[in-house]
Amino acid sequence: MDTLIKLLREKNCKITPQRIAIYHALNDSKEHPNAEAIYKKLAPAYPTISLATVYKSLELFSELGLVQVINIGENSFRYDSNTTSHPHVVCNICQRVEDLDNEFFQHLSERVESLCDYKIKNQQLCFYGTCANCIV
Amino acid sequence: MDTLIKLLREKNCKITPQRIAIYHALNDSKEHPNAEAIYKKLAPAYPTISLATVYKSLELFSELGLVQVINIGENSFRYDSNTTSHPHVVCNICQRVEDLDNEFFQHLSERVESLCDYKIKNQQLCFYGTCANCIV
DNA sequence: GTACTTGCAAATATTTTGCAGTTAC
DNA sequence: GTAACTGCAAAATATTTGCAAGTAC
Repeated sequence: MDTLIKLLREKNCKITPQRIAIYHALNDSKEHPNAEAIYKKLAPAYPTISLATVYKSLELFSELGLVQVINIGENSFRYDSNTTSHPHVVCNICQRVEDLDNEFFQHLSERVESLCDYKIKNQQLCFYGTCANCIV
Repeated sequence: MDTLIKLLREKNCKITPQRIAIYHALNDSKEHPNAEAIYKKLAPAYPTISLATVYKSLELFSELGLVQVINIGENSFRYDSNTTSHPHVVCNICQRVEDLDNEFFQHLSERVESLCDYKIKNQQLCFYGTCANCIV
């Protein structure tokens, strides 16, 4: 919450109602929304907000390490205010995206490094299937 | 190679020079090219080929299970004629994408299923870091 | 011969950019 | 007061679609 305010202040970025609204919209959501979805969610309360501002704010948040960008193979990017490295599970039917928290997956990069000559910095793990609601 | 011909014939799809060229361009490459890159690679030898044809062919190949679509967090899709489930390693500096083949990663989906209520069908594992050439 | 395919051009979708006006501080 | 930010419109980028002409079989 106030991580945002603190970090914006530290980095000499202006604290604007738009940035606060965009960050809160993302942080309050478990849906891993894309820019368009955040924009539509805010439109009723912020009728003059623009999609460009949403994009610009999300890019800033991403640079500040406040959000992570995820791509589940759609043609748009989704955002997650949980910036820890964690796998995502995607339902092929309802497109729901859920977080998976497990320390087990944190150590995969070590195994990757033992298999190739890369120095691994981060990872994106995405599992696709059918969620409990969509299994008939 | 002739998997393509055989499969197109089986599915009553026409065997055209464009489809053959596009599949071979992908299959001969280790670069995990996107549609644009394949198009540019073919342009000298096939001056009248169109980008739309490249997209349509790649979509067909993907439906036929001849190629897999991968997304490494760019704003375009890349293609891989290796259709087995395998992790990719991406160099953050030179954007090189390499395959990693190791049975260990095949069994992650079982662990995911034990952690959530999804029936997992496939997975996309992407590790980001610095390749041997780019480590100075 | 005919159904499928190609290639063009136009449409659509997503994201970025330029810039004039506005706002945080 | 000023540098940063917003919101609009236009541009850039990636992908899809409609359709007339061409091609595989």
